[in-house]
Amino acid sequence: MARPRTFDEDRALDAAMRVFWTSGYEATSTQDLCTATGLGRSSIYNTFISKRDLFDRALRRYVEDFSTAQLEVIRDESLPIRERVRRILWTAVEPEPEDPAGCFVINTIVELGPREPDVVDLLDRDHETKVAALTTAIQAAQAAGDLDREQDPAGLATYVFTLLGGLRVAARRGASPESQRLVVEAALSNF
Amino acid sequence: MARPRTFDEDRALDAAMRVFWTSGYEATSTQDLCTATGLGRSSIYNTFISKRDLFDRALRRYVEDFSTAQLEVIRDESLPIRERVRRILWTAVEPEPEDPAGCFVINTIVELGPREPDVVDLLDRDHETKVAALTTAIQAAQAAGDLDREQDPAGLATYVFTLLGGLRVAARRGASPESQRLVVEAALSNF
DNA sequence: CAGATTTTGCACCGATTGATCCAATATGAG
DNA sequence: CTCATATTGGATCAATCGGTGCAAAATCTG
Repeated sequence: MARPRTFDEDRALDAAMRVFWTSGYEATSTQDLCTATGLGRSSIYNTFISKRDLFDRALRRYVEDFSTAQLEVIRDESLPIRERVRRILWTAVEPEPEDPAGCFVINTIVELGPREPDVVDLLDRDHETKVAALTTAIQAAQAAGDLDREQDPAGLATYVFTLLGGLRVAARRGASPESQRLVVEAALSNF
Repeated sequence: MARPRTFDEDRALDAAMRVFWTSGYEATSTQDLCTATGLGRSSIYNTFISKRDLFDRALRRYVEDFSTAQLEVIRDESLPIRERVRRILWTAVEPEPEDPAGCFVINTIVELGPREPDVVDLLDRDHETKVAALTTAIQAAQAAGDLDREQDPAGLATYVFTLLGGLRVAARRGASPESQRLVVEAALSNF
């Protein structure tokens, strides 16, 4: 029927995601996106509507991938709650070597938070989902006697993700894995 | 001897700092800086060498102001260690209402971390100074029997500042003071 | 006042920005 | 093979970027 594409849309989206993840929205030029994806301008604008739209798709993809993995850990009832929390935090201690430093979500909150309410809404909903899931898991652990009942479950859950954000900022600054490990160690006193 | 300035350099620097703090380096245009400071382009480039130089001065000013205040709290031996840590963290729960959301240092680490080693060096040195001071305070508290001796002092100190970073990211996302308070509450279990 | 000196406002610079247009190309349907 | 259709590369767009040049304005010294 017509000329077929010579590239894989998913791979292009992945490459674009990594550029945004590394450099942020503003500092990434359309030329950078062309170079990273190996596509020409026409192909990019033909496939994705605009730089902004490509960014949104890349961010959504990142959020879905990471949140799915995190929710799996949070809801894994075969693990004690302390171990689940440890695994959540550990991703910041030993990140995938081929991944850019830090966290795309944290970077985006910091860069676009004050002036892009739509983006913040998306990230907020995702954040709420994970906090709710961890809150539920904590409550179950408390009911089972695996965890101190004095602590507020929602507060404790938010605390975990807040610290995770801090760990990811630290990773962006180049904090050593050993330093990160000590922080996780200290944080786990609550569990 | 010559025509005098019609503006206050310090006030201009402060106004520029708040724009960078709010929008970041890349998203701030020289026009934004003119508008915020009330100066013309010539005055800005005559007083500060470049956009980048103005940013560096603004960042250094911010770091000095905030670190001075934090070190004062950390070294205040009239307060129990738990109270000192609480005050450090509390700045993220109840920030000055007229200040932009979040923390200029965190924003800068996230935005420029991977590609501006000089900036990271500056922020790293400042970070190390504060961690060292808090480590010393924690060791003293342990020696005095005010704090559990099992915890690693440096790890605990880094933990506090890591969590503070997370709180400031959350503030940029618009986290409620109540939610932030619960996080601080949970974090203080270690003290 | 006169002259030296600095600041100020404004026009302007080349480079780069995100985005568009169009002709050449490549394919599947008939 | 031919036509319809979609993709591709490259030229090009107006707008904006950070930064500069210059002449008018304003002040202090003498």
